[in-house]
This record gives sequence, C-alpha cells and structure tokens, in this order.
Amino acid sequence: MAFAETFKALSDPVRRQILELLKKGPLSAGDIGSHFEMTGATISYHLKILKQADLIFESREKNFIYYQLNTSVLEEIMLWISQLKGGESGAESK
Amino acid sequence: MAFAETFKALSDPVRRQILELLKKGPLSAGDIGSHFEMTGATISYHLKILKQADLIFESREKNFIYYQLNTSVLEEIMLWISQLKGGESGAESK
DNA sequence: AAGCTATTTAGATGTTTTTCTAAATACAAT
DNA sequence: ATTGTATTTAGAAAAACATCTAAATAGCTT
Repeated sequence: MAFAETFKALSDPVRRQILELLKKGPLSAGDIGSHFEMTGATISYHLKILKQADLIFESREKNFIYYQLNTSVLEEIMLWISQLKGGESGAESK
Repeated sequence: MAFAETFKALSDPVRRQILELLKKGPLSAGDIGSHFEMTGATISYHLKILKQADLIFESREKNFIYYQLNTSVLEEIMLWISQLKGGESGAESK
C-alpha cells in the first residue's frame, strides 16, 4: 500500500478534477481529455499516476479504455486524516 | 479557502510526519527538526508550507515558536473525499 | 492487410519543489 | 551592550513534475 503515492496523486488539481468526473461513472481516456485544454498524452500521464496510486482502474472494451474510480483507497486516506484529527480510532462517532 | 494548497501540503511525507508529531501536542521548530535528518532551514520551509495551508498555527513563547495542529481544515478535506466516495452528502451515516 | 481511431510511450523542455549553505532577525541572558 | 540560542530568509543547485510534439502500439473495420 503506497500511501505516499496516493497523496501525491491527489495533490494535482487536474487529477482531482478527473476523479470528480469519474464520480458520475466510467469514462474513456478520450472523454476525460475533452474536459481539459491539454493533449491526450498529458491526460494519459495523469491517468497513469492515478492508476499507480490505485485511485482508478481501467477496463478495456472495444477500442476504448474506460476508467473508473476506486474508492477503497479513499477509505484509507480518510482513516489517516481521522486519526490525525481525532487522536484515536478514526471511527469518530460524532 | 485554498483547497489546492492543503492537498499540496499533505503530499509531502516529511510534512505528513510533522503533522503526526504535532498530533501529540505542540512542539517548537527545533523539537520538530530533531526528528529529521535535515537542516533547520528545511524544516522551517516545510513549516511555512503547512502554515500557509492552514494545517498548523504557531504561538510564540519566550525565545521559541511553538507549532500545533489545526484540525479544522482537515474537516474540509474529509468532506471532499466523502463526497467523492459517497457520491453525495458526505455525512455518510454508516 | 491497410487504414482509421484511441491511447500510450519516449524524449525534450520549462516550471516547481526540496534541499543545502550562509546570512539575517528576534529575543533572552548575562 | 554583547553574546548566545532559536528560527527564518535568501540564493543556489539538484531532483521531480507537468506539459508538449512526435512516434509507437493496440484494436477495430473495411
């Protein structure tokens, strides 16, 4: 579990926006790219980083590669932050 | 509210470790530095970034500057992540 | 198999980040 | 007022990052 990688991945605004796009459902690399003023190559670079951080995963279909959110890692980040805040369990009952 | 700044600040391992140290209570810049193999100047640089991100605040006392965690911003980060995960409210009752 | 579309990889480039050393500031204590 | 301790600021250098263009790969579709 490469914790550091996840935070690094989340530190870029473009990548966060990609995650937000994917929140609504899977998108192809091209679809994602169409939301930015950036070459496909650059989008591909960001996708690779998100993938390495386990924040997204891909599924190939026909000629396309569809990307979707992987929320399980987000859970871990939340836990880390909870512990920092709460000093303890992370299950903060509120 | 500089959201991006907060994520940037959290993206460095040294800075995250500083936050973890501060979880146990306030520490002076020197105390913090003693946990790392790094010059005081570099620690000071990281503290500045954490401060700008509103993740810590300082209070001067005698000849020292004590730093402590500011958890309020962490709340916002948690909310962003919740929304990404949950698709909605962020108040996930669980 | 040839050509088309979608995406990635390679290599180059400018920018940002992290780190250092040296110097500056701030305050305390003698 | 001088010296000493704690910390920051300035400037430089190396490493990491985000971006581009051009070329490569992968998989349709004819």
